[in-house]
Amino acid sequence: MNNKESLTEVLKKEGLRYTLQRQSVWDEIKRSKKHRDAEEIYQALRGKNIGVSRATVYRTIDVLTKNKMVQKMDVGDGKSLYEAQLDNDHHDHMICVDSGKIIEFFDEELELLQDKIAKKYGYKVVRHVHQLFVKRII
Amino acid sequence: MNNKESLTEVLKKEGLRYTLQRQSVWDEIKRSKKHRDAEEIYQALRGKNIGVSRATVYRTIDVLTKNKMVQKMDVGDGKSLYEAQLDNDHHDHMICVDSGKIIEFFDEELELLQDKIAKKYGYKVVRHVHQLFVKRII
DNA sequence: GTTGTTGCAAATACTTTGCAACTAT
DNA sequence: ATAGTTGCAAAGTATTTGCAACAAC
Repeated sequence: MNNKESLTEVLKKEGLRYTLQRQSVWDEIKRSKKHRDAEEIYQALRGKNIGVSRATVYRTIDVLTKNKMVQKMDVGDGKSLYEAQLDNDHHDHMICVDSGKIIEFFDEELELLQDKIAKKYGYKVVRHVHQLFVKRII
Repeated sequence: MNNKESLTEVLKKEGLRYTLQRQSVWDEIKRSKKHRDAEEIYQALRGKNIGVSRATVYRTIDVLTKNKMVQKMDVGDGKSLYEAQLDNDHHDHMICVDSGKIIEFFDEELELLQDKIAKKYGYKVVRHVHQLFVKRII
């Protein structure tokens, strides 16, 4: 899937116009593989040729998350972190409590087990949040 | 473990004084088995004989969470939810996206699997956040 | 030209904090 | 008496929103 296309498609679907600001927010989120908060994304865009406001950053992230192009995550401090949700790239996060390092992981068995647990209660999983706060083994 | 004792012990350990406000916040959190936010806890205490301020509610919750008497959880809207952390009562949460109902669950296999995954990366799990957002199976 | 979008600053929502009055020891 | 605690209201932090100027169609 071409990302430029997916953005325009999503905007069309939502009845929204294609703008340079929206493209640049999406580009910026894709550009960095790190999990960043809205302010970092905003600051990264400042000083580049295309200016955006915080309001537009938040508003664009909103559309992108609604359409599963961006994943929002919460590490427990006030703010949310965002990362581009590329195709076939579901993963959970391990956060080192000492270094703050975020490690992505995926485990098929874990995914299946969650479905099994939900089913036992009469539910199906639509999404999940799974974060392991970890320490290095010496 | 007696809860009155554990509160006084914790306060002593922290070099803090025992007060009616602190006791009443802890009592109120224990009283309800539901997951509530700071405002709900504050409002529940208002209108009772012992008055407390929001500031004291937040400050007390802070001590209680630091000492694992209360567990803080985040469902993704702005606010945090709190629940008493009673002995041997670890569990994760399933949140129904339709009704908002919160179901607690515990699965030994899941716990072990998490440890195994972390170990594979050279880490050990110190705590985890695991929430399944679910829908009823019709 | 019309209607959606942007940026700004003000508003909001939750939580934290400074400080003077108060209370436990 | 002393040092910690409370309540209040102000400040802080992240995010949302109203609105006039502006840009896409």
